[in-house]
Amino acid sequence: VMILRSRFLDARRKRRNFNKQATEVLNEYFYSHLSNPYPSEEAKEELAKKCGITVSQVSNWFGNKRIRYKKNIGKFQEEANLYAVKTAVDAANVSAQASQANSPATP
Amino acid sequence: VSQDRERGDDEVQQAGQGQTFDWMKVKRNPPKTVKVADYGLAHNNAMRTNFSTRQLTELEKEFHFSKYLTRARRVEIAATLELNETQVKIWFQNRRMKQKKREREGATASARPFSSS
DNA sequence: AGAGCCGATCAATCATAGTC
DNA sequence: GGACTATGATTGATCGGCTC
Repeated sequence: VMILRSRFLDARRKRRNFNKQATEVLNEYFYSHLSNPYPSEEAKEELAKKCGITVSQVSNWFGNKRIRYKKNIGKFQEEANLYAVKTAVDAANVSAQASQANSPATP
Repeated sequence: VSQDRERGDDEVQQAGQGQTFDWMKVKRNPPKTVKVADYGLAHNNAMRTNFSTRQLTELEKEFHFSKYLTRARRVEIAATLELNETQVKIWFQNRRMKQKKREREGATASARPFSSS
């Protein structure tokens, strides 16, 4: 029965966690689209570029995220609130800047 | 590219944080694979089959020979490897997808900007 | 009128990286 | 220093849509 553990030598051996900011970007998208966290192919490509990873990796990330989120919603509640606030602040910043074409480097 | 709702309702970000949307309730039906007693375990269904190394090796060899199955070949392979025709069919489908994915990634030979944690 | 295909996704599991 | 967790990847199998 256990004579079949020949799963080794897979490509999943050497795996590296993504950057903090890559994860940041992915989480921002996820929680700002929590009602339907299924990015289109185009959105995936954009996210991939922004995060410096492949489209497949983006797909994997969302696949894992969705499953694990719904599997234990409570565990992600804190994270959800965090990113909800973050996006709210972002929106506030954007709208605040809209009134004036400010320069990042003020002389 | 196909998901249910995208009708008139829109993407209203935020809303309630602790809300449970439809995608969170999605459940897949258990596999219909009617597996017979192989090596003592008679788990009739509802289980993900684990292909043996021998089966995978043989399937891989067949795939190299031809990416697509004919009815006759499918029957033959299924019989040889003690698998359902459906399992063989599905394996080939998944294998083709895997192939395509690899080609896609391989073709995208560009700079891989790595970065530290 | 149904079969196999494709594309995306699910769900379980694997193997490793990170944490304590 | 090895549990224990978090996380990226793999994969058999499902869902819905399309072609023939």
